[in-house]
Amino acid sequence: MTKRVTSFDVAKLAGVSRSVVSAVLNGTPGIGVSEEKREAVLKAIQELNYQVDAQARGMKTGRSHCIAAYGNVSNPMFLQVLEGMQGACAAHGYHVLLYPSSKEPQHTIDGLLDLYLQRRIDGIVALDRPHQANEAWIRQLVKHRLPYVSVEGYPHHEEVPSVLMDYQESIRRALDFLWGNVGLPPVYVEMHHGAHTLGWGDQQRREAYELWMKEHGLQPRIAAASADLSWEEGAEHWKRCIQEWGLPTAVLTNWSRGAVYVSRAAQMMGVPVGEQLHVMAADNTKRIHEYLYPSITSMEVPYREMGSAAAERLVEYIEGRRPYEDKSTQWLPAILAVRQSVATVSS
Amino acid sequence: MTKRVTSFDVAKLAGVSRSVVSAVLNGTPGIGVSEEKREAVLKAIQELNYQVDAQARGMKTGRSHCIAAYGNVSNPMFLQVLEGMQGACAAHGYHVLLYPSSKEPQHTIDGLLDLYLQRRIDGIVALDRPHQANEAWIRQLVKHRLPYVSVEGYPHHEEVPSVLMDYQESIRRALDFLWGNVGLPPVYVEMHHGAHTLGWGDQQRREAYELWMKEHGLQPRIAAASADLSWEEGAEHWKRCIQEWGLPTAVLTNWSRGAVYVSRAAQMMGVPVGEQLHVMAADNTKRIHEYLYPSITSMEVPYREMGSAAAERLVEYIEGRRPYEDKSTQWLPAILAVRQSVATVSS
DNA sequence: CTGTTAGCGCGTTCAA
DNA sequence: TTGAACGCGCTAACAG
Repeated sequence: MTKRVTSFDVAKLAGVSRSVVSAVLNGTPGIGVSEEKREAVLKAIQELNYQVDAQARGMKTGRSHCIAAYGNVSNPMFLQVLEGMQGACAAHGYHVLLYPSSKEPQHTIDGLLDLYLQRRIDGIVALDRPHQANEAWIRQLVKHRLPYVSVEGYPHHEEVPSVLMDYQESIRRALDFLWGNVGLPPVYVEMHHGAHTLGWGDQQRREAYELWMKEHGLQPRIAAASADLSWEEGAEHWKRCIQEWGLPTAVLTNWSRGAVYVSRAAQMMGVPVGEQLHVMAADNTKRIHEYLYPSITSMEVPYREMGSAAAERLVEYIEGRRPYEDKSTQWLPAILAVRQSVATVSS
Repeated sequence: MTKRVTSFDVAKLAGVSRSVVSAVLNGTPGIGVSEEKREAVLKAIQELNYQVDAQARGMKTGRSHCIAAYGNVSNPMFLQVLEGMQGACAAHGYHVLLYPSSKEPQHTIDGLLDLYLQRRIDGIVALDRPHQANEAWIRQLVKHRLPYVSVEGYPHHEEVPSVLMDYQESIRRALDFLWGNVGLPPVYVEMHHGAHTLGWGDQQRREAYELWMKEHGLQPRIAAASADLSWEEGAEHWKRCIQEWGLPTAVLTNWSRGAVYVSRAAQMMGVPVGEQLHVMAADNTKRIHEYLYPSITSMEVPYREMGSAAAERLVEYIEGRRPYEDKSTQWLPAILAVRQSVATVSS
């Protein structure tokens, strides 16, 4: 066990005072350092393998160079966002601290604020909307001027900067792709839960579909379907739909499950998916499309890019390069993943 | 923007010295605090919403109360482990810092050691074996007495404590389940890559299969198969196998993919999976079994439990409750996930 | 222009 | 129960 190396040791070995060591490391303006001394310091640092004590530095500067990732740890998508955050943070010398959203008492949303008050983190990227607390929580944020960016959070909110997927654009891209490759007017399959209430994103999608069809002089065809059917009911339902649509047909579904169901029903009927029936999903929340057969072409939510953009932006707030008052929303396009369920024209 | 609240403020409001504030918070032995002073302090803390500055505390105590999770951020399994770590850490007042394993220069394995030298972390849970560096890396660990626990890492290694799945036990449990429910002698499907080299875990599995069959007076039947076949080749191969085995049959596969292939081939032949052909996987690395139809019964690698056990153990090292010299390996059983691809007897 | 000294930040801990 | 020192790095003020 080697004892800790401090700036004092480095200074002694290099024959300078500790302030010079600090100046060399941080390029402090106001403290000039001659070339030879600078090199002596660098050499001593190398030799002793000196590492600045992060706690001591943080205490002085008031920055921990850590940001919290607040989210649902059992959601696989979360990992994508983390990956993106990680990349952006590393590029700026920040670290990512995990803070799961859960109902357990040790992980309340106030605990997250405490982390900031304890100076353990410099800001937060949230990948989950704080449930209950909502407005009260947001007031806390603003009161403490806590740097905060939400992923997939609050579109158009006055007080919370967000990074979101551009749902409309993603539908347009999907339709362009389908139309360009198979040249058939796409049917829109709209899955929903229970009482037929659409989320904000699904409303956007539907609007975009209707507009796109209009622009192309095509008649919209929308097949709404509950996601709560049993396997048997579902299978029957989708077989009937396929017969109704006729063949060949192109289909775009709002949720990933829709594409799976349609594809499966087609297979049971002996209809070759990717030839007579072209299926595409507007998202891939279960991340299973590539493992299915045939694998399903889809628009992928750009989680990694969203995480990266959010972290990037958070660092701007922290380092004062972006004013705290800028709460604008940032929109990212979905990513087209070409797979087997749609025939492609060879260029 | 409220100014930071320090222990000084609390002391003043409570009419005591700062050391008393500290003693109340930490229960310092050797500093007695009368009941009324203690309450005055607590009240002042509440009132001012005082939070200890983590950096200042850490600087003094030499502990950051952070542990690093080193792993491959693009591996979905990683998230499970994180979830487990998170739970155990929270229970002991620790935080989880993410450190991805990657080839990028900002995330070398030495960077991980530096984190420790900088006192940013108190220890490491590794979910990925540091590639190249191996022996050199382990020497570094030992040299600095860095608390370190590996998940799925180095079975039986002298210098690195590990948490692993008990492969043999998982096979036994799977076979017990199959045998108990369908009463057919299970065929073992052994997938492998290229040159037919089995990993350590797969060797364990095979041994366990052979032994179990012997103990039950059954003739082992092993079908080895390359995972590198094309879809068409694979389909042909598995159809032939199913014909060869005859019906009804029970099948246990070492990898999750094997079960998917067999199941798919059966469906193409019109053989009802879960009735005439019972399929089970010994792992579920792609985590898609529950989304397939029929969903596939499998033994699930207990990633969450492994993460939890690893973190728990790391904290023991850090807090000196377990000697650094204890490098023993810890084995965890796989978890049986009953799904549709195997018929179950109703109790 | 180069470099030093002294004091600070904040909580912990030991001697009194 | 408390005052004072300490841990480690940063930086304003100051001197060569």
